[in-house]
Amino acid sequence: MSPRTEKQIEKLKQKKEKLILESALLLFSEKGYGNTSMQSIAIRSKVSKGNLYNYFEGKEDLLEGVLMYGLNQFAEYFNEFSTELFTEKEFEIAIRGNFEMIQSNKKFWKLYYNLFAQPEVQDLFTKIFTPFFEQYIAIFEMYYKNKGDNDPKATALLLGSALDGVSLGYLLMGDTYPLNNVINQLIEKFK
Amino acid sequence: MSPRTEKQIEKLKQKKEKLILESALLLFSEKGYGNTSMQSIAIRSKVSKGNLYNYFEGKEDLLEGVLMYGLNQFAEYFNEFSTELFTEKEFEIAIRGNFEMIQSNKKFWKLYYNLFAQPEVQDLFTKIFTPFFEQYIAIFEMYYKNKGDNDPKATALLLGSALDGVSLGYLLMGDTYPLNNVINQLIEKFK
Amino acid sequence: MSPRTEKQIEKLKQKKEKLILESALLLFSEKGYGNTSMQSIAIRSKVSKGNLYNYFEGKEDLLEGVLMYGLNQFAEYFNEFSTELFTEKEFEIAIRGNFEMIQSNKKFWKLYYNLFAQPEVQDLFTKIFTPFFEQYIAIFEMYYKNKGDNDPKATALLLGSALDGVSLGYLLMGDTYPLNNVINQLIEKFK
Amino acid sequence: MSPRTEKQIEKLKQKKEKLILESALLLFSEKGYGNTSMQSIAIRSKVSKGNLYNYFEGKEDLLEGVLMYGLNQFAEYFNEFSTELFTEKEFEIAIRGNFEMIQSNKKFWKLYYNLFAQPEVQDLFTKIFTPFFEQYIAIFEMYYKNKGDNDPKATALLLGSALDGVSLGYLLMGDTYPLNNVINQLIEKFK
DNA sequence: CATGAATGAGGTTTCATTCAT
DNA sequence: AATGAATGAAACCTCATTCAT
Repeated sequence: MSPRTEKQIEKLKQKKEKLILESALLLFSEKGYGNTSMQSIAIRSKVSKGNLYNYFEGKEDLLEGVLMYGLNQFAEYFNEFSTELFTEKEFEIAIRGNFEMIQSNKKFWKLYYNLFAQPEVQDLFTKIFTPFFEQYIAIFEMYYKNKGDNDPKATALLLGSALDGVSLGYLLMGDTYPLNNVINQLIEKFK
Repeated sequence: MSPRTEKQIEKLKQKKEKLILESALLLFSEKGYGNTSMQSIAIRSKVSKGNLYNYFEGKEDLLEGVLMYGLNQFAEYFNEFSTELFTEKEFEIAIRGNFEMIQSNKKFWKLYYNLFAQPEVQDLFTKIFTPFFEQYIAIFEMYYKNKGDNDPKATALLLGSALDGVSLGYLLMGDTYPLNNVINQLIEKFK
Repeated sequence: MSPRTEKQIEKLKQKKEKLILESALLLFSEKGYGNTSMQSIAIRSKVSKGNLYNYFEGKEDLLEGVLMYGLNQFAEYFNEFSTELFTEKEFEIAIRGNFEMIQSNKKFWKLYYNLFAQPEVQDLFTKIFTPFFEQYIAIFEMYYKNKGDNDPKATALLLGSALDGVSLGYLLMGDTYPLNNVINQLIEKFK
Repeated sequence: MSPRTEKQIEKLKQKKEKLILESALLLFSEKGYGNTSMQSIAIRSKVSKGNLYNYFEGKEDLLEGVLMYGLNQFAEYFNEFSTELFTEKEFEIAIRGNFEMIQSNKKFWKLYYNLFAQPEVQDLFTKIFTPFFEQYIAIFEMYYKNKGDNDPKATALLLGSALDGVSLGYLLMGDTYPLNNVINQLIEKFK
């Protein structure tokens, strides 16, 4: 019961929690949320089924955990990004950064696009990702406004949608998709 | 046994099959494929659970039926589209046509994007939609080649992905999404 | 409605009934009674599912039909057999005849042994086959009595059981089972 | 967590597994494999339907469990039997032992003969029982060889088949079947 | 006699979640 | 915190049988 022990327990808990989250991410992403059983997550995390519920209240809560955990990994990127963009160079860096982020954790983003249009978890999804999406759009809108675009909001939305589309295509088609070439064209057209 | 009676029966059967397909489309699109039970489709079609299986061999076969049924509705559009594009005007018409098609049957396209990244039914999905997708890309690629684009294939893929992204955004966000404005900007940038 | 037409109808009916019976025998024998659906019998007989019920009242009635139909094919044999046996030569002929009968319609006898120990249809089975079995035993009992056997009834039962066992083994193992050799030994021991 | 508790749990689990196996044996044997529902097994074992699947992977796996469980009860007999037979006295003991074994667990052997000719589960059946059957035959073959029989293999197969036939008759007819008398005659003829 | 759509009970199996230990 | 047995609802699907045509 000494503070030290408590810390250790906390650490262990975090370690186990992390393990669960990573197992869940892997399975959700590979087999889909609906087709992943709590059982299989338990097995992969080497945690008992019952104990899973000491860490997460239920399957949906676990999904939320997975999404938050995934997002945290990109916190740094998002922080940097949250500054304004003024030059085309900065724009290009932001776009390329976006795809590096996706490439660096395909599993997470595959899950993201897997959930994108899932009515089952739409509320949760919206709750978590809407802020990010709106932040993105706002920054791009400002960028196009500064450039004198005739409809900055629509252009920003178009860009955001194009980024989604390209990411989705890349994640689904894998290396058949000539990602770098497509990015180059995208930057050319949208900068 | 008269031809008339047979025809009537055939019609009735088609009518019921159509009813089932439409119920299934609605439910799949609203609740997702995995979260729609055969039971609920039966109830909505006013058909007994067992009788469903006289029309479709199983749930996945029913999904295939729904997708084919949906696609057939756009046969005309696809046929027109399959000609080559030469002028910017033709390009614009094609793009606007694409979105009219989507707006004319949102349920179907919502289901489309719902299945897009579903591992569960990926094989079926790929089987059905890959031909269309490739045809699209090929036509756009030719268009950009004619225009002297430096990487026509990448540009065509970018366009295809952008169309996906915009459609997805529109279908998910509903009327919050300023579709027409976005389309205008898209045509401006990609024509 | 002329007698001629009626006869033709009767013939057609018999033809179709025969067809159904033979399809049913084949399927029951190959897949088992419980695992054969009325549907599959209908398809194989090229008769509609509904029409099946114009010929037989239900599945069990159809089974009864199959069994009676099969037995009728052996009527001649049974009639001959129903005379008494006096000499060892007659005994041998009877035994060999028994196995020729089995070899001449393996499907039927496979079904027979398939149903032998099926609680599901035991009543029907008993109803149909008990008379034959008892007749068999009675004749053999008389045979052994004439020979001065110390317990003719038990010997007759032993013989009957041995015949069952050999038939069963042969039908299950197929040509791996050296039927003729086994019959020779059986005749040697039991004559 | 003490060893004692674990053992108790293990014991309880075994007890429940045993309970399920025995319920299943009873029902399979009384109503046939195909006509016994998992539901009914669950009810009889006082276990929930779902929990059944914590003990056995499915219905066929449960059947396999039942067969193995039944066979294990005769392990001792089989072990003794696996020695060679030299004298007629040993032969007689073996035969009588065989029937004692059958009488001591009629349910199991009824199931055995129930499955004997069931196409549905033939593979499983063959997998489990073929070794025993072949061992039997081999030992009898050696016995007859030693006795100078003119076709020891056929005689051994005949004996094996006769044993099957007698067992089957006894199990189906119950006490109407004068088992002991028949056995006496069998020993007389085959020793 | 003939058709096959229709029914609805019942079958096996899966699964998120709970709870006694 | 940890276990995994236990639950029970719900899923997909099959099938003998009926019945309007």
